[in-house]
Amino acid sequence: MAEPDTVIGVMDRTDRQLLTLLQQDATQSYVALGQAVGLSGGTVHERVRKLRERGVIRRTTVDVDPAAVGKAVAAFVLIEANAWMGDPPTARALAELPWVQEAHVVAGAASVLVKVRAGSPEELQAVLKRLYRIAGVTGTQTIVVLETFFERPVDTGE
Amino acid sequence: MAEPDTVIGVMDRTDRQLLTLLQQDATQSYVALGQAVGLSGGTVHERVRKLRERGVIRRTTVDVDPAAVGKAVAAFVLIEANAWMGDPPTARALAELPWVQEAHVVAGAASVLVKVRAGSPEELQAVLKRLYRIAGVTGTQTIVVLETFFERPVDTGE
DNA sequence: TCTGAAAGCAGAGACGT
DNA sequence: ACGTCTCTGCTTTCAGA
Repeated sequence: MAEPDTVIGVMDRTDRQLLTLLQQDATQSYVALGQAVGLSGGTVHERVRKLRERGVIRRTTVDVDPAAVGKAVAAFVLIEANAWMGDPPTARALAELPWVQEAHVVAGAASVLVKVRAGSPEELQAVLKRLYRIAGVTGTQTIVVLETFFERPVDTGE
Repeated sequence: MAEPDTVIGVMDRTDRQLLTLLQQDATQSYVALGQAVGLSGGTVHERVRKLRERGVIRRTTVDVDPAAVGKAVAAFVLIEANAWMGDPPTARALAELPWVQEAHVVAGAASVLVKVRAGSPEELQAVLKRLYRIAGVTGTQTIVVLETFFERPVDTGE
């Protein structure tokens, strides 16, 4: 049985190893990455370039401590609606709220689930108030985060 | 009234601008960042170094498409328990499951909320089965993601 | 597809303002 | 705290296996 490939393209063990290493520290040099996977720097450079090109690597970014930028409070909000909310207008309305970090259309009693980050409980309340102003929203259920155990990159299998 | 600073240290407007720019693209050179905020490359280099030192920037990483590494299915699982689950043993048990991308202790009916990524509904089911084997777990409520509108970095206010 | 080398540039830090 | 300068090292490309 062949290695299960994705729709996007060929992904061998080395590529997944590189993704894991880059997720841990994207400031590493290609030579250092090459030593870790047993390849030359030039080859690693080419592989990473292709991973970016294919969209497997979406972007290189920095992980910022939310508390340091005044977003110490996190919450998940289940949004109920009386109409279909899985369309672009809903996505846009949610994207306009900078406190909304993630938004997903979900199966179940709720229509949409959003992850919210605010500076205080009062600010969280203000965000909830604004969520109610979005077309179709009939109710919310808020789950406040008391402590975050961990938030980590997607597992690549390597 | 002075600018509200965080516990971690002084964070002025320029620092928040730099964080936003780095979240968008951490491969930019310090000179390019300097042009964007009106500073020299050397000064930006020093500011970013301090942001890393203080832990405001936790790490530089790459954003990987989950579907490309065989994790096309996402779900949020609310875990109910008959004992306090906010302790390190629970965190460790959850961290051992590579499908668990995030884990939070939450307020409300559930004790813990986890974000899970799997390759298929069957694999998701297998993960749920393993969650039940963690000490104290008495039930779960699973919210399957049908479509992700967006997942983006924390808003810095700039 | 990989290696190794050559050329251009960015990163890291010392120093002066 | 910011800018300039320098040196070191990495990135990027390409010829060749």
